[in-house]
Amino acid sequence: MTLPHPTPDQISLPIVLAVLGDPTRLAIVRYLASKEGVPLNCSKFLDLASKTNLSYHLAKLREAGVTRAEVVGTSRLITLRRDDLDQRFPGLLDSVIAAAGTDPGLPAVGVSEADVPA
Amino acid sequence: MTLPHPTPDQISLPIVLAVLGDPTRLAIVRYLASKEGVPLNCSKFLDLASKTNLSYHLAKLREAGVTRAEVVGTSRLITLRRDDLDQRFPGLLDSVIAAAGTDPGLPAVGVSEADVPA
DNA sequence: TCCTTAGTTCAAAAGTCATTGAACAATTGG
DNA sequence: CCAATTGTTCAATGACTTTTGAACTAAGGA
Repeated sequence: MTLPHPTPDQISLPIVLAVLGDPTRLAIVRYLASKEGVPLNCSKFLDLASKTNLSYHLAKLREAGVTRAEVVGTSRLITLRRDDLDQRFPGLLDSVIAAAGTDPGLPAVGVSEADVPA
Repeated sequence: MTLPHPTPDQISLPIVLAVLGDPTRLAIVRYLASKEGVPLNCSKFLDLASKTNLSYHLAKLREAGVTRAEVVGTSRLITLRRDDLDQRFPGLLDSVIAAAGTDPGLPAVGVSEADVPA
């Protein structure tokens, strides 16, 4: 079973902006960006929202074309669609992520025990 | 009478993104950017929405810190807060405006009779 | 002063969005 | 097979957003 994703040319700027305008989703994207290249499953975001609510926000991000979700067993591995976003809207993702890093109103991007080597 | 504007450090990234995520407001910002430096009054945007609705959207833009509104007589002269936005979120406004220009789902930025020399 | 122009405010209607708990499906390990 | 894990779907709810028309204010010109 594969999940529906928009093709690159179906990605719409207002929708991407609106989707990134929600603090929970912006935090998800920041976390993905901080671990770029590493596919993360949903449980990595459980400190940001409840499981049900996460399902909702991750679907929004996927449907907007911001993230990609691959089904592997009972997990969904989530990645940023950086390649597609950069091609479609050059510089946008980078400036959003950089801006989030300097906005004192936003929490620091999550550092969990998984970041700390054993 | 002066209208309330957030100070630069009060400008919040999620709010700016959410505000730009509305197609009408994005169109207003694109139009302002296409005439940068020229203060525009509200009537310049009447092809985008009704007068009442425009008042609502322009207030949202102003309260988010995206635009500045100066009261001059019965007019409000609207400008982009490019300086403040660029300092707070470098590159963001430019990439949004550039992205809007390449999104085929968005209309071309308005060209009115004021653009055509007599 | 009277009228026009520019824009706001208000209340209502309609729509969309975020959040929740309960129930469900699918895969994996014992 | 049984149970645990991972995540979705559903319906409900509350909250916020967008849009509208009618009424309003404030300034400027005749």
